[in-house]
Amino acid sequence: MTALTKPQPDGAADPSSEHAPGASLHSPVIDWFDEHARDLPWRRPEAGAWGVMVSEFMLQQTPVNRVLPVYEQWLARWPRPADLAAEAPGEAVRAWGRLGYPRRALRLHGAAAAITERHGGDVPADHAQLLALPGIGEYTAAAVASFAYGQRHAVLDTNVRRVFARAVTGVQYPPNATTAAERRLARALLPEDERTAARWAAASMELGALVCTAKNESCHRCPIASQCAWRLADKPAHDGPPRRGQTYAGTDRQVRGRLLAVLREAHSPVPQAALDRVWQEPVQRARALDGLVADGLVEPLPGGLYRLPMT
DNA sequence: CACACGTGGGC
DNA sequence: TGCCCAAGTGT
Repeated sequence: MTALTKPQPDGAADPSSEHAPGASLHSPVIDWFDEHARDLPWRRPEAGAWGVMVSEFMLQQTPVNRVLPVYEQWLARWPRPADLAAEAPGEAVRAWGRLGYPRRALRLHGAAAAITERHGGDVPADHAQLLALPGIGEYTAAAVASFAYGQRHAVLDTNVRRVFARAVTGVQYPPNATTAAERRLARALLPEDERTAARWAAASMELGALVCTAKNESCHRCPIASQCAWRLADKPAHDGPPRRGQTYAGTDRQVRGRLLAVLREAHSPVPQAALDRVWQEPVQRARALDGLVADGLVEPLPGGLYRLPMT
Protein backbone atom coordinates (compact mmCIF):
# COMPACT_ATOMS: atom_id res chain seq x y z
CA MET A 1 0.00 0.00 0.00
CA THR A 2 1.27 3.42 -0.82
CA ALA A 3 0.86 6.47 1.29
CA LEU A 4 -1.90 7.48 -1.06
CA THR A 5 -4.02 4.46 -0.37
CA LYS A 6 -3.61 4.74 3.34
CA PRO A 7 -7.01 4.92 4.97
CA GLN A 8 -8.07 8.52 5.44
CA PRO A 9 -9.66 9.72 8.66
CA ASP A 10 -13.43 9.79 8.30
CA GLY A 11 -14.57 12.79 6.39
CA ALA A 12 -11.11 14.28 6.42
CA ALA A 13 -10.39 13.67 2.78
CA ASP A 14 -11.22 16.23 0.18
CA PRO A 15 -14.20 14.91 -1.79
CA SER A 16 -12.25 15.24 -5.02
CA SER A 17 -9.20 13.40 -3.74
CA GLU A 18 -10.84 10.06 -4.26
CA HIS A 19 -10.56 10.56 -8.00
CA ALA A 20 -7.62 12.93 -8.03
CA PRO A 21 -5.07 12.09 -5.38
CA GLY A 22 -2.99 15.08 -4.52
CA ALA A 23 -5.44 17.41 -6.16
CA SER A 24 -5.09 19.85 -3.30
CA LEU A 25 -1.45 20.30 -4.28
CA HIS A 26 -1.99 21.02 -7.96
CA SER A 27 -3.56 24.46 -7.88
CA PRO A 28 -1.27 26.07 -5.32
CA VAL A 29 1.86 24.78 -7.04
CA ILE A 30 0.71 25.67 -10.54
CA ASP A 31 -0.46 29.11 -9.43
CA TRP A 32 2.88 29.66 -7.74
CA PHE A 33 4.62 28.60 -10.95
CA ASP A 34 2.56 31.04 -13.01
CA GLU A 35 3.88 33.83 -10.86
CA HIS A 36 7.44 32.75 -10.09
CA ALA A 37 8.68 30.59 -12.95
CA ARG A 38 12.06 31.71 -14.28
CA ASP A 39 12.10 32.99 -17.82
CA LEU A 40 14.46 30.38 -19.21
CA PRO A 41 15.16 30.29 -22.95
CA TRP A 42 14.13 26.67 -23.39
CA ARG A 43 10.73 27.49 -21.92
CA ARG A 44 9.95 30.02 -24.59
CA PRO A 45 7.78 28.84 -27.47
CA GLU A 46 10.49 29.53 -30.03
CA ALA A 47 12.79 27.00 -28.36
CA GLY A 48 10.86 24.15 -29.93
CA ALA A 49 11.35 20.49 -29.13
CA TRP A 50 15.00 20.59 -30.17
CA GLY A 51 15.68 23.46 -27.78
CA VAL A 52 13.97 21.58 -24.98
CA MET A 53 15.93 18.45 -25.77
CA VAL A 54 19.28 20.26 -25.89
CA SER A 55 18.54 21.94 -22.57
CA GLU A 56 17.63 18.62 -20.96
CA PHE A 57 20.93 17.06 -22.03
CA MET A 58 22.87 20.00 -20.69
CA LEU A 59 20.93 20.13 -17.44
CA GLN A 60 21.68 16.52 -16.57
CA GLN A 61 23.77 17.18 -13.47
CA THR A 62 24.78 20.72 -14.44
CA PRO A 63 23.28 23.87 -12.86
CA VAL A 64 21.10 26.22 -14.91
CA ASN A 65 23.43 29.18 -14.63
CA ARG A 66 26.30 27.34 -16.24
CA VAL A 67 24.11 25.89 -18.98
CA LEU A 68 22.64 29.21 -20.11
CA PRO A 69 25.51 30.62 -22.20
CA VAL A 70 26.42 27.28 -23.78
CA TYR A 71 22.80 26.62 -24.64
CA GLU A 72 22.52 29.92 -26.50
CA GLN A 73 25.66 29.28 -28.52
CA TRP A 74 24.61 25.74 -29.27
CA LEU A 75 21.18 26.65 -30.63
CA ALA A 76 22.60 29.52 -32.66
CA ARG A 77 25.14 27.22 -34.26
CA TRP A 78 22.94 24.15 -34.64
CA PRO A 79 19.33 25.31 -34.84
CA ARG A 80 18.06 21.91 -35.97
CA PRO A 81 19.12 18.31 -35.20
CA ALA A 82 20.35 17.85 -38.77
CA ASP A 83 22.75 20.78 -38.36
CA LEU A 84 24.44 19.08 -35.44
CA ALA A 85 24.34 15.68 -37.11
CA ALA A 86 26.28 17.13 -40.05
CA GLU A 87 29.18 18.08 -37.78
CA ALA A 88 32.02 15.94 -36.51
CA PRO A 89 31.27 14.59 -33.03
CA GLY A 90 34.41 16.30 -31.78
CA GLU A 91 32.86 19.67 -32.57
CA ALA A 92 30.03 18.85 -30.19
CA VAL A 93 32.56 17.90 -27.52
CA ARG A 94 34.44 21.14 -28.07
CA ALA A 95 31.32 23.29 -27.97
CA TRP A 96 30.29 21.51 -24.79
CA GLY A 97 33.10 23.40 -23.11
CA ARG A 98 33.29 22.95 -19.36
CA LEU A 99 29.77 21.77 -18.70
CA GLY A 100 31.15 18.48 -17.44
CA TYR A 101 30.38 14.87 -18.33
CA PRO A 102 31.36 15.36 -21.99
CA ARG A 103 29.92 11.99 -22.94
CA ARG A 104 26.62 13.86 -22.92
CA ALA A 105 27.87 15.92 -25.86
CA LEU A 106 28.70 12.77 -27.78
CA ARG A 107 25.31 11.29 -27.00
CA LEU A 108 23.51 14.47 -27.99
CA HIS A 109 25.35 14.33 -31.29
CA GLY A 110 24.37 10.69 -31.66
CA ALA A 111 20.77 11.51 -30.83
CA ALA A 112 20.75 14.26 -33.45
CA ALA A 113 22.08 11.79 -36.01
CA ALA A 114 19.42 9.23 -35.10
CA ILE A 115 16.70 11.88 -35.29
CA THR A 116 17.94 12.90 -38.71
CA GLU A 117 18.02 9.32 -39.95
CA ARG A 118 15.00 7.80 -38.32
CA HIS A 119 12.63 10.70 -37.71
CA GLY A 120 13.07 12.97 -40.68
CA GLY A 121 14.96 15.53 -38.63
CA ASP A 122 12.16 16.15 -36.13
CA VAL A 123 12.49 15.36 -32.44
CA PRO A 124 10.02 12.53 -31.92
CA ALA A 125 7.04 13.13 -29.66
CA ASP A 126 6.65 9.48 -28.75
CA HIS A 127 8.05 8.54 -25.36
CA ALA A 128 9.34 5.16 -26.52
CA GLN A 129 11.07 6.69 -29.53
CA LEU A 130 12.67 9.31 -27.33
CA LEU A 131 13.82 6.65 -24.89
CA ALA A 132 15.52 4.80 -27.74
CA LEU A 133 17.82 7.73 -28.45
CA PRO A 134 21.33 7.78 -26.98
CA GLY A 135 21.62 9.81 -23.79
CA ILE A 136 17.88 9.81 -23.17
CA GLY A 137 16.69 7.85 -20.18
CA GLU A 138 13.44 7.67 -18.29
CA TYR A 139 13.62 11.21 -17.00
CA THR A 140 14.64 12.97 -20.22
CA ALA A 141 12.11 11.08 -22.35
CA ALA A 142 9.31 12.16 -20.02
CA ALA A 143 10.64 15.71 -19.79
CA VAL A 144 10.82 16.23 -23.56
CA ALA A 145 7.42 14.63 -24.15
CA SER A 146 5.91 16.76 -21.42
CA PHE A 147 7.67 20.11 -21.84
CA ALA A 148 7.96 20.13 -25.62
CA TYR A 149 4.77 18.32 -26.56
CA GLY A 150 2.49 18.93 -23.60
CA GLN A 151 1.96 15.25 -22.92
CA ARG A 152 0.97 13.66 -19.64
CA HIS A 153 3.98 11.94 -18.09
CA ALA A 154 5.41 11.58 -14.62
CA VAL A 155 8.59 13.66 -14.82
CA LEU A 156 10.64 12.43 -11.91
CA ASP A 157 13.88 14.30 -11.43
CA THR A 158 15.83 15.02 -8.29
CA ASN A 159 13.79 18.17 -7.58
CA VAL A 160 10.43 16.49 -7.91
CA ARG A 161 11.58 13.52 -5.88
CA ARG A 162 12.60 15.81 -3.05
CA VAL A 163 9.32 17.74 -3.16
CA PHE A 164 7.34 14.51 -2.99
CA ALA A 165 9.56 13.07 -0.29
CA ARG A 166 8.85 16.05 1.89
CA ALA A 167 5.34 17.14 1.02
CA VAL A 168 3.81 13.68 0.74
CA THR A 169 6.05 11.12 2.41
CA GLY A 170 7.22 13.38 5.21
CA VAL A 171 10.95 12.72 4.99
CA GLN A 172 13.76 15.14 4.32
CA TYR A 173 15.31 13.35 1.34
CA PRO A 174 14.24 10.75 -1.21
CA PRO A 175 16.05 7.39 -1.43
CA ASN A 176 19.45 7.28 -3.14
CA ALA A 177 18.01 5.55 -6.20
CA THR A 178 14.54 6.08 -7.62
CA THR A 179 12.17 3.42 -6.33
CA ALA A 180 9.05 1.82 -7.74
CA ALA A 181 7.12 3.46 -4.92
CA GLU A 182 8.25 6.87 -6.05
CA ARG A 183 7.21 6.19 -9.63
CA ARG A 184 3.85 4.97 -8.44
CA LEU A 185 3.40 8.07 -6.32
CA ALA A 186 4.38 10.37 -9.17
CA ARG A 187 1.87 8.69 -11.47
CA ALA A 188 -0.86 8.86 -8.85
CA LEU A 189 -0.26 12.57 -8.32
CA LEU A 190 -0.41 13.37 -12.02
CA PRO A 191 -3.44 15.48 -12.92
CA GLU A 192 -5.82 13.75 -15.29
CA ASP A 193 -5.96 16.57 -17.78
CA GLU A 194 -3.02 16.47 -20.19
CA ARG A 195 -2.44 20.21 -20.26
CA THR A 196 -2.59 20.45 -16.49
CA ALA A 197 -0.31 17.44 -16.07
CA ALA A 198 2.38 19.07 -18.20
CA ARG A 199 2.06 22.27 -16.22
CA TRP A 200 2.25 20.34 -12.97
CA ALA A 201 5.42 18.58 -14.07
CA ALA A 202 7.20 21.84 -14.77
CA ALA A 203 5.78 23.52 -11.67
CA SER A 204 6.71 20.80 -9.19
CA MET A 205 10.21 20.70 -10.63
CA GLU A 206 10.60 24.45 -10.35
CA LEU A 207 9.35 24.36 -6.77
CA GLY A 208 12.11 21.92 -5.90
CA ALA A 209 14.70 24.01 -7.71
CA LEU A 210 13.78 27.35 -6.17
CA VAL A 211 12.01 26.75 -2.85
CA CYS A 212 12.15 23.16 -1.67
CA THR A 213 15.90 22.97 -2.11
CA ALA A 214 18.22 20.30 -0.74
CA LYS A 215 19.67 22.68 1.80
CA ASN A 216 18.23 25.88 3.28
CA GLU A 217 14.73 25.26 2.01
CA SER A 218 12.43 28.28 2.06
CA CYS A 219 9.20 26.99 3.55
CA HIS A 220 7.98 30.54 4.08
CA ARG A 221 7.77 30.92 0.31
CA CYS A 222 6.24 27.52 -0.31
CA PRO A 223 2.70 27.40 -1.66
CA ILE A 224 2.02 24.04 -0.03
CA ALA A 225 3.81 24.56 3.28
CA SER A 226 0.54 24.19 5.16
CA GLN A 227 0.10 20.68 3.70
CA CYS A 228 3.70 19.53 3.80
CA ALA A 229 4.02 16.26 5.72
CA TRP A 230 7.67 16.88 6.53
CA ARG A 231 7.07 20.34 7.89
CA LEU A 232 3.97 19.21 9.79
CA ALA A 233 6.14 16.55 11.44
CA ASP A 234 8.56 19.30 12.49
CA LYS A 235 11.08 18.52 9.76
CA PRO A 236 12.77 15.39 11.11
CA ALA A 237 16.38 14.98 9.96
CA HIS A 238 17.27 12.37 7.36
CA ASP A 239 18.03 9.03 9.00
CA GLY A 240 18.65 6.11 6.58
CA PRO A 241 22.01 5.39 4.95
CA PRO A 242 24.19 8.43 4.25
CA ARG A 243 23.84 9.83 0.78
CA ARG A 244 26.97 8.88 -1.05
CA GLY A 245 29.28 11.74 -1.70
CA GLN A 246 31.04 11.89 -5.03
CA THR A 247 34.78 11.70 -4.81
CA TYR A 248 36.78 13.53 -7.37
CA ALA A 249 40.29 14.62 -6.43
CA GLY A 250 42.84 12.12 -7.65
CA THR A 251 40.38 10.04 -9.61
CA ASP A 252 40.45 9.02 -13.25
CA ARG A 253 37.69 11.52 -13.77
CA GLN A 254 39.95 14.37 -12.86
CA VAL A 255 42.65 13.09 -15.18
CA ARG A 256 40.18 12.65 -18.01
CA GLY A 257 38.99 16.18 -17.47
CA ARG A 258 42.49 17.56 -17.79
CA LEU A 259 43.31 15.52 -20.87
CA LEU A 260 40.13 16.53 -22.63
CA ALA A 261 40.64 20.18 -21.72
CA VAL A 262 43.92 20.12 -23.65
CA LEU A 263 42.26 18.56 -26.67
CA ARG A 264 39.32 20.97 -26.61
CA GLU A 265 41.68 23.92 -26.80
CA ALA A 266 43.80 22.44 -29.55
CA HIS A 267 42.76 22.89 -33.15
CA SER A 268 45.25 20.45 -34.56
CA PRO A 269 46.35 16.99 -33.40
CA VAL A 270 48.16 16.98 -30.08
CA PRO A 271 51.34 14.99 -29.46
CA GLN A 272 51.41 12.49 -26.61
CA ALA A 273 53.99 14.60 -24.80
CA ALA A 274 51.55 17.47 -24.43
CA LEU A 275 49.04 15.16 -22.80
CA ASP A 276 51.69 13.65 -20.53
CA ARG A 277 52.15 17.01 -18.91
CA VAL A 278 48.69 17.11 -17.31
CA TRP A 279 49.29 14.22 -14.88
CA GLN A 280 52.42 12.86 -13.31
CA GLU A 281 51.47 9.27 -12.58
CA PRO A 282 51.90 7.38 -15.87
CA VAL A 283 49.73 4.34 -15.18
CA GLN A 284 46.68 6.33 -14.24
CA ARG A 285 47.33 8.79 -17.04
CA ALA A 286 47.43 6.01 -19.62
CA ARG A 287 44.31 4.41 -18.20
CA ALA A 288 42.44 7.70 -18.38
CA LEU A 289 43.48 8.29 -21.97
CA ASP A 290 42.54 4.74 -22.94
CA GLY A 291 39.18 5.31 -21.33
CA LEU A 292 38.59 8.47 -23.34
CA VAL A 293 39.48 6.63 -26.54
CA ALA A 294 37.22 3.73 -25.61
CA ASP A 295 34.40 6.17 -24.95
CA GLY A 296 34.87 7.76 -28.35
CA LEU A 297 35.80 11.12 -26.85
CA VAL A 298 39.34 11.00 -28.19
CA GLU A 299 40.64 9.76 -31.51
CA PRO A 300 44.17 8.35 -31.63
CA LEU A 301 46.15 9.01 -34.80
CA PRO A 302 49.30 7.37 -36.14
CA GLY A 303 52.50 8.82 -34.76
CA GLY A 304 51.30 9.27 -31.17
CA LEU A 305 48.93 12.11 -31.97
CA TYR A 306 45.49 12.65 -30.51
CA ARG A 307 42.47 14.82 -31.28
CA LEU A 308 38.75 15.10 -30.66
CA PRO A 309 36.85 12.58 -32.79
CA MET A 310 36.27 13.58 -36.40
CA THR A 311 34.27 10.51 -37.23
C1' DC B 1 22.20 -2.06 -7.81
C1' DA B 2 26.40 0.35 -7.19
C1' DC B 3 29.53 2.78 -9.54
C1' DA B 4 31.74 5.76 -13.13
C1' DC B 5 31.26 9.86 -15.25
C1' DG B 6 33.25 16.72 -14.97
C1' DT B 7 33.00 21.00 -13.20
C1' DG B 8 32.35 24.89 -10.33
C1' DG B 9 29.86 27.47 -6.76
C1' DG B 10 27.92 27.89 -2.02
C1' DC B 11 28.41 27.63 2.81
C1' DT C 1 38.79 24.19 4.10
C1' DG C 2 36.63 20.71 2.30
C1' DC C 3 32.02 18.65 1.77
C1' DC C 4 27.69 18.96 -0.61
C1' DC C 5 25.15 19.74 -4.42
C1' DA C 6 23.46 20.38 -9.51
C1' DA C 7 16.78 19.12 -14.71
C1' DG C 8 20.78 11.59 -15.10
C1' DT C 9 22.46 7.81 -18.12
C1' DG C 10 24.71 3.55 -19.09
C1' DT C 11 26.74 -0.59 -17.57
